Amino acid sequence: MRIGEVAKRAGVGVETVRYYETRGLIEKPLRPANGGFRAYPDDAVYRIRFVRRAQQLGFALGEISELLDLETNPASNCGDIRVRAETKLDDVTARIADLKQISGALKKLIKSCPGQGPARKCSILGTLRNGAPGLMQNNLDGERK
Amino acid sequence: MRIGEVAKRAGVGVETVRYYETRGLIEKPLRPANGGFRAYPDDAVYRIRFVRRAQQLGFALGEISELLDLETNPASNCGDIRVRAETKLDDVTARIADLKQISGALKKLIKSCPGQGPARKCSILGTLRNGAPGLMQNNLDGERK
DNA sequence: CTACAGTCCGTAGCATGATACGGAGTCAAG
DNA sequence: CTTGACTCCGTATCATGCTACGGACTGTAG
Repeated sequence: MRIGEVAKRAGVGVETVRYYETRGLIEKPLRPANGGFRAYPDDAVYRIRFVRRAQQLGFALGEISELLDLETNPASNCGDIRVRAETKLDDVTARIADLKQISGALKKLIKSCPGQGPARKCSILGTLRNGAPGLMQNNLDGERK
Repeated sequence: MRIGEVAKRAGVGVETVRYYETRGLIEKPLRPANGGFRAYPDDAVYRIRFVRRAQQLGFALGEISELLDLETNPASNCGDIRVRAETKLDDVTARIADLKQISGALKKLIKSCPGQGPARKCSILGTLRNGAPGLMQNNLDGERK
């Protein structure tokens, strides 16, 4: 199978296949000695699909690389995989919490805004200028590093 | 006020101030003709704080730039601001939905995984290899572009 | 035999939001 | 008058996941 065929079957672009090769996600077949085109095994297609599914679960390519290593290595065990999934879940959960906090703040701001009149008097801008509850005040008030 | 002072008061690094200048978020004061240091008005500090607060609400620097323009322009009105906040809220809401769907899929996978035994038989890897409900099948099965 | 599509490979670019570096200039204290 | 901290400015780097480009080569259909 040549690269274009692999790409089509896996549902990605040719450049993506090449990129995954450099990232070590799929094996890079050597060019034949006589200098023709490289031949890919079916495995390449499977691995690319694996990558795409893992991406949909929020895994980054580096993490997916580890997952693939675990899959390949006969000594690895199921627990290793589960731990990674759990860690990712914690990750996603934290991101959801962050976004919910943002969402809450935005809603409050939108509710407080009359929606008309000059922008200078807009309560949203006012909050952005002066700060307000709902916005974390982290270290906005000086002393950095 | 010199750049270091601005940075300290705004709670960011000097390089960040310089970066915001190039992004047009704050005005870049000209260097005096005699070649000394640039002098910043208090306004620079306020604007940087504005930027940081807006970032906390999920706005990107490009969007914040528009917000600042609206704030400056006396012709702009409150509705413009609110629309932007609403758009951002929709945005955030959509991202939360995405993440929840991911979270749900991860939870299901974790539950299905025995947590022991060889990785090759892990149900999580199995799903990643073969696909499963909970994962969108977008265009994983061919025909791209 | 000649198009023409597809491949090869290195390198560069996009978007995002910074952060770092290096060499020269400047300012204030001691 | 020297030292040390700060500033100036352009450019480069980081991380992430691709996408694009250019010039040369290869394979296949007609």
